[in-house]
Amino acid sequence: MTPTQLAAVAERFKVLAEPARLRVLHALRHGGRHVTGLVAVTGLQQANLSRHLQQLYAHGFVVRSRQGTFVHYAIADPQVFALCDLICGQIERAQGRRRANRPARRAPVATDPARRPGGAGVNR
Amino acid sequence: MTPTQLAAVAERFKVLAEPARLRVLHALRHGGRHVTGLVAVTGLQQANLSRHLQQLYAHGFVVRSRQGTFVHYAIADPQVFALCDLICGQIERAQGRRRANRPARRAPVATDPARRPGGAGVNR
DNA sequence: CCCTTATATTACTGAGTAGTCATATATGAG
DNA sequence: CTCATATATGACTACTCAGTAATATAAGGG
Repeated sequence: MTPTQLAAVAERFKVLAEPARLRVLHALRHGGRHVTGLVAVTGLQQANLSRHLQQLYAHGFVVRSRQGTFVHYAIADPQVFALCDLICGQIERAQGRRRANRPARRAPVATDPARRPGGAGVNR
Repeated sequence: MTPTQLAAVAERFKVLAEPARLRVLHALRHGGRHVTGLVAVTGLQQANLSRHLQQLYAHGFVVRSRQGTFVHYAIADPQVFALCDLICGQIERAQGRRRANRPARRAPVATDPARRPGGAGVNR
C-alpha cells in the first residue's frame, strides 16, 4: 500500500464521513431527485446541500443531468450502500457485544482501560 | 435512518478517513504488534501514533493487551478490510472509466460540467 | 429584454483535529 | 526506592471544513 493509495482511500472514506452526505445518499437510494426535492427531503439548506452534492459528484458517488431549470441527481454506484451496510453491521455487532458485557450500560469509550481499578493494566 | 444512526455511521467512517490510521490497520493486518513495532513500521511519531491507536481502540477497530511494559495491539474485526477492499474496488473501477473516456488524462474533478463549452448545461 | 425560479459559488466564521513537543504515567530490573 | 524503557496525555499550532448569508449564474416564460 503506497502512501498515495492510502490517501485515495482515506479521501473517499472522508466523503462518507459526514451525516449530511449520508443523508443525501440515503434520500437517493430509491431513485434520483432534483435539488429542490432533496432540500425538502433532507431539510438541508440549499447552499449547503449544493456543496455536498458537488463533493459527491466530484468523487463519483452521484451522477447528474439537467432537466430544464432543474438538475437531477442520482446514485452512480449502488455499491456505496454495501459500504454503509457493512458499517451498520459492525455497529450492531459492537452494540451486541457491549450489551453482553454490561447489560443496560453503554461502554463510555474506555479511554484508558490500562487504568482499571482491579488491575495493573490492559489484560494480564 | 434516524439522525443518530447517520451520525454513528459517519463517525465510524471518519475514523477510517485518515491515511495514518489506515496505515496502522494495514500494519496490523497480518498480526498484532507492539506500539514500538508500529512506530518502526509506520514511521509515525510515537505520540501521534498513540493518539491514533486510542481512537482505533475507542471505536473498537483494535483490541489491546499489555505484555510487560509493552502494549500489544491487534485487529478486532477483520471485516474492516472488507470495507477497504470495497473502496479500493470502487476507485479502480472509477479509474478504469476515466481511462476509457479520456485516455492518458486524469479527469480534473470536473467541478462544473454544466459549464461545458458546447452545451447549455448538464447533459440534455 | 425583463422577470422568475433553480442551482451554484463566494466570502466568512466557528468547530474540530492531526501533528508536535514536553511531560506524565506505567512497568520491570537492580 | 531509583533508573530505564514503553506508552499515554496536556498544551499548542496550523489547517481543514461544515454551515450560513449574500450573490452570481443558468434556463425558461412573457
